[in-house]
Amino acid sequence: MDSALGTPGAYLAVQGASVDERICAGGPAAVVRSTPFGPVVVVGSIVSGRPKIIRVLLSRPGQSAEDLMKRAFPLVRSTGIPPEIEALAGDIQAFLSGEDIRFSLSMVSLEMCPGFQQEVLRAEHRIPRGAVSTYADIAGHLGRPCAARAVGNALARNPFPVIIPCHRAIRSDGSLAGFQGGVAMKRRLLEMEGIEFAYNGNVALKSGGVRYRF
DNA sequence: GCCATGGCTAGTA
DNA sequence: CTACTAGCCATGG
Repeated sequence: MDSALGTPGAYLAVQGASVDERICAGGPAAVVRSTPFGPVVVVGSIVSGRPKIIRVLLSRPGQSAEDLMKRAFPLVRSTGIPPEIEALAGDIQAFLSGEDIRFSLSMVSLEMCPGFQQEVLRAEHRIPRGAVSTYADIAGHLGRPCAARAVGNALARNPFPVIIPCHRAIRSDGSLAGFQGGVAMKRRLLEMEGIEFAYNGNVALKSGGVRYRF
């Protein structure tokens, strides 16, 4: 184990370094893109020798993605962005502009997540555009029928919003719950995908095949 | 291990 | 329809 200063491993010793930052000890790099929903930040790093996405940050009414980035990755750089990261940032930008883009998990560093959360995120990833699922349905699909709340928790901590479409998870009664970019953004995203809303503001789960069956 | 914290829910009033 | 409750459960400190 190399412990000399200046090596990637040295990051591990940085006092006060966040968990995210230690995980990206290879040296995180971030790219900012403007979108109809405000600036979005994609943070990448070299993981096991390959460029990977370690975080996607969304802006929300009270707080910009850049602020979040500076708080979570104080040592992040904005130079030497791997082309793969740039490309994915472009895809996210396009998706938020309304394009029908399907994201691959190949660039995502899922290993950094705890086991259960990985399962939740993989399940979530399967939900196609224009469909939604329920926290309870996802829990059931994973063989934990009573873990709906834990599913919500796992999605609340989703490090890769948009790439893993956690906006497609809603409550059993059709209401929207939360979203890293704010509930208003969640609703707009679902509307872009053609989801219909009832007058009470809930997704009309009864109608059509909007409810995804695993 | 204990405790608090949530993007939850089905049940009850 | 709304309001509140008592269970539920993976994470992180």
